[in-house]
Amino acid sequence: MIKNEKGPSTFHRRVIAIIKRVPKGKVVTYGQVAAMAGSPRGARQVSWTLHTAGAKENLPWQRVINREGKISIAKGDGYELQKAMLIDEGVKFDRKDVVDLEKYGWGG
DNA sequence: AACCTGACTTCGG
DNA sequence: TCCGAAGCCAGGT
Repeated sequence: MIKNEKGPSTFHRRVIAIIKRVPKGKVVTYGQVAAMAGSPRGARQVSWTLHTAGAKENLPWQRVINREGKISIAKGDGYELQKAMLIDEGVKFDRKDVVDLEKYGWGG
C-alpha cells in the first residue's frame, strides 16, 4: 500500500508502484500512468522516472509507450530492445510498429 | 544556486 | 486539421 506520502517524491513513487502493477502482455501510456499517479499532465515526468528508476527499480519500463501506441525511444537507443521485449510478452506490432491500445492497453 | 533538459500530453488559435 | 505553447517533477551542468 502506498503510504500517505506528502514529500516531493510522491509522484515518483506512485509511478514506480503503478508500473510494477502493469500485467505482462499489456501496455500503458505515459499519460495514463501520470493520471493514475495523480498528475494528468505529468506524462513527461513518467519518462524521467523510467530513466532514473527504471532499471534501478527493475521496472517493466518496456510496457510504457506513448499515446499513439508507439515506442518513444529513438532507434538505436533501446527502441529495438523494447519492441523485442514486448513481442516476447505477446504484444503485437503492426507494420508501422504501432501497438493496438484498444487491445493491449491496460484497462486498469 | 539558477537554468536547461527529458522515453509526453493536452489545449487554444 | 495543423502548429505552437503550457504543464508536470527531478536531476544534471
